[in-house]
Amino acid sequence: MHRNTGRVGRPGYDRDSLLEVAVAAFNERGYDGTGMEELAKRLGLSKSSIYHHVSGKEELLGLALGRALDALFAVLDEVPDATAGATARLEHVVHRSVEVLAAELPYVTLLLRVRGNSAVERRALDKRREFDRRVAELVTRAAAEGGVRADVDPHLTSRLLFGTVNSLVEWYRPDGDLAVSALATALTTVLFDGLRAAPGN
Amino acid sequence: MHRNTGRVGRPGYDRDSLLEVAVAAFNERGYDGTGMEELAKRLGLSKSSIYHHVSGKEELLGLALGRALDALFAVLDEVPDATAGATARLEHVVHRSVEVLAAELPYVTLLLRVRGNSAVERRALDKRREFDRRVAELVTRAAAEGGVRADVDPHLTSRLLFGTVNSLVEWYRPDGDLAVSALATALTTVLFDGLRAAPGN
DNA sequence: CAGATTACCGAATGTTCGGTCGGCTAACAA
DNA sequence: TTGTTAGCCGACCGAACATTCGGTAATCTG
Repeated sequence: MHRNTGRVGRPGYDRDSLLEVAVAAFNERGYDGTGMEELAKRLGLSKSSIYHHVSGKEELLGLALGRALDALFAVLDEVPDATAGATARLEHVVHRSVEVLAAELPYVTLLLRVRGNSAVERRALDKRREFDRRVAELVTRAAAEGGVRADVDPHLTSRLLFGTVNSLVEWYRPDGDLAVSALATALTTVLFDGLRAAPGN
Repeated sequence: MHRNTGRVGRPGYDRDSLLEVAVAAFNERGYDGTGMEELAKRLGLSKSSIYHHVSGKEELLGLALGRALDALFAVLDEVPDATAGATARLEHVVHRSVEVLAAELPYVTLLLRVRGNSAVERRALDKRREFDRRVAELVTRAAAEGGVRADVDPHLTSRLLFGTVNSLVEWYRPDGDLAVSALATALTTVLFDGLRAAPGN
């Protein structure tokens, strides 16, 4: 239980550690399926104390979604090499997205399950669509460049690509035997070079 | 509004058409986020009338999940060719799973979002795990046969495979320009032969 | 037509929900 | 020790929740 030691007044939860517990609960039972009572129990607090730290349930959701979106968009803005082609850039984005997804797993998981039931959720969905659009552009340029097969529609390619990456939240746990770097490499390899045993291997 | 014409008594909804409307609502707002009032409004019925057709909200969920699971397990039991190798069988399962997913899209979508909050949900999760296990076996045999690359763990391969297939529910709509058969072919091609422009193409 | 059958409804049930409020308590600085 | 700040709690609230129940309405069979 992280505490805000080193500050004035009575020590207790800070927003980040409170958020961590809340997001874990949201992911296990679903946002709508998690009551404030359940959060309070996990925190070892009373329901009313939660409102001392955040304005309400929806703010918890907003904080979590914002954190996930910030991490993902940061990947798009990384420019590894100005001279690199679109294909190399695409591979980089996929590889790094896997790493970010693993590093911010609970927050990204929550983001990917948002359905648009409130203003906060709809804003997050809009941001996600913007992310998808920018990746689709990159795929289109990679296809034009000849680095990605042209017999499959770039938009479809982009959806399959990030469908695979996003599906990681359904099973990947960073504390297992599979390291993040190994996962990212395996995923990039399978997606770009195919499942079939390569002739060169 | 489908009706049970041709039966005795006052005509009205049958269970299937009621289920169809309910599942659509569950997918749009989430199961927990959908109230019986919302269902009643979409059905053009009063809340209480719903209980004439089903025992409650949870039975609706159970019916939907059962339908999705039945359709998916039927694919595993299809034996296209007794002499076919594991690799061909695997490709068949992937291809047909895409078709089933498209045909039963709302029901499979709901299944893939279940979190285990009730006995009904937990039973569905158990069934899903059994499905995953059987696919993983198939991948393992395909790898032993040399039809699938051996430098990636078969269990990981299996997860990436069905992660990609399952991610279709997030965006695919059968009424668009993309036909189911084209989707299944494109997905199988990308996964097995890779995104990169093949030398032979 | 009568009687059976099925579908539906309004009103009310107890429960759980997210959220509020006033007051109490622990730790710091002075 | 005293004042200040921050953290916490029990009791409570109105609204929404899934569900029940007694009764009504529409349709078919004979």
